[in-house]
Amino acid sequence: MKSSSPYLVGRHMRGLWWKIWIDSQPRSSPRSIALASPPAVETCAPINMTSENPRLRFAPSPTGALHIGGARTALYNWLAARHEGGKLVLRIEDTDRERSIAENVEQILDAMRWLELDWDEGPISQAGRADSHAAALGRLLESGAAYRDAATAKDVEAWKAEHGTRRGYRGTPTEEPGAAVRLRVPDSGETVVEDLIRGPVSFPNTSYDDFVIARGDGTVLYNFAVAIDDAEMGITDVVRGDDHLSNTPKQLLVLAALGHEAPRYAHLPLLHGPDGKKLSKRHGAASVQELRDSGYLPAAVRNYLALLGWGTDDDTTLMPTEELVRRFRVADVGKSAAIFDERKLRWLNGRFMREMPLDEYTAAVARHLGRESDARLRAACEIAQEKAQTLDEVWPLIRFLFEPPVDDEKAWAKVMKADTGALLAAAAEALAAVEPFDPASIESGLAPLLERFEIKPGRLYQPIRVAITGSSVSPGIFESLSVLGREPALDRISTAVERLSASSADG
RNA sequence: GCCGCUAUCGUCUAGGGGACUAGGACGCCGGAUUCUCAGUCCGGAAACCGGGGUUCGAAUCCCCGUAGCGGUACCA
Repeated sequence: MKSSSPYLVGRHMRGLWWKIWIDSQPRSSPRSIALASPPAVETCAPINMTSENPRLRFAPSPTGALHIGGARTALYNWLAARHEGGKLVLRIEDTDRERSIAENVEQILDAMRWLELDWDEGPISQAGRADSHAAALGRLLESGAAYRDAATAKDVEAWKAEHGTRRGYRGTPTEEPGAAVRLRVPDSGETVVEDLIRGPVSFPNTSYDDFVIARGDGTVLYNFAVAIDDAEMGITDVVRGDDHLSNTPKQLLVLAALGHEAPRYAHLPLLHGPDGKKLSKRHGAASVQELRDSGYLPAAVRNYLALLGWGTDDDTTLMPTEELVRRFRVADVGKSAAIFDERKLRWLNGRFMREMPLDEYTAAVARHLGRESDARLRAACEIAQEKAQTLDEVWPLIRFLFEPPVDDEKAWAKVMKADTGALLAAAAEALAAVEPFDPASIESGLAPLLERFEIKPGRLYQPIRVAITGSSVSPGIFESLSVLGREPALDRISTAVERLSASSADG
């Protein structure tokens, strides 16, 4: 953060986080009651940012699975809360009754748990707070800060056609009980969002409509509910996506009308898809579940997501979660949108996989494969650990230890030449004598064949590999033979020799 | 349309008036490690959106463009 900014001292300044400037010129219409004598500058008391009790919230709407953008927002909130020793509240923004689906809530919770992002309170249903919302709505109606207006969307459009496009819609109060409720927005002045990441951002009040805060039936809308909930739940820091920045003044206006203190705000740059557009489900944006199913590790995903929009001064890239918690500061987050790049996640994931203790690694593989975490799997994991970048890549490498060799024509054709039968037969003979049947002994048992046949190692090892795995790709050949075991290995080699001689007889 | 945000290698970023011949990471290319693949190690190519201004000096500050994105719902 530029130290030149008067608003941001250091990289995580604390101080006045918002203020609303409203010209003292009241509007001529009766609507000005609520703002009859607004101060020229209305400012909340500075919040002491060293305050011991920061409260953050992650507030997803259950209109779909949690995608990586939402996951990053959740992570940043979690990191900020843990870094500050504060509380994280999980709130489900389900005031849109048609698009909010119960099973999506479970999906979101499931995703949070998998990411190992725990929360201290909630999940709280926003819709479940309808009574509080209704009470606040009543107060605003009472004070005149809000009013009923019978205008439909079409009416608003017509009004705008008449009054020009630069002006926000101003309605006409009505007593009609079924009419929607709108908040009065000042006709002058501007509302300033003191954003922790961007500094002060000001919006002319005239650019906002008297926006609807409650439907005709009394149920409330997002920008109203969110302001009330944040205030009543004692949220001190709102960390959310950039797509909310333009709506923040509306929430500030609601807060001001209600006499509530506003939280601090930090708007994160959006995550874009490869096409540069805002990430959404119709993007096929990777959901957290998809990441899990693809074999990524939660810790790697956290590390990667943290780096999307945030970096360290010293270029550190690989960070265990504790380090993320220690170093992360919301104010250090960058301002521009980032694009999700799975290749870097793969690399990062590979690093985490290789650095895991074997038992942990085996457990992760077992979970991913839905298998028993037994001694054999552990042995398999041991020889495959350094080769896989994702959990998904492990099985193809160790499959031969649990199932018969795969049938890979190409691999066979490539290494099983006419004269390899003799080679394999000699290898089998050598292997039968190896004692103990461990990688080092196997290697020294096989080595003399290289000289005897005057061949390069590949000429011998690749046929053995194909014989025991069916594939031309596997962990190290000595390790593979050892874990497979002498008898199965000899069986497979002799089967290959038979097949070889049968085909040469044919041909 | 209106309001707002953003702009450094393909991607994620560092840098915040002189330390910039612009650093790191992924990816890419080449080499090494010669049992495959992967991994690892070494090397390489690769960027300050454009134009003005301020200044002795601008990637950095200001303005104007341009582009991208977001908001503008009785969605969240």
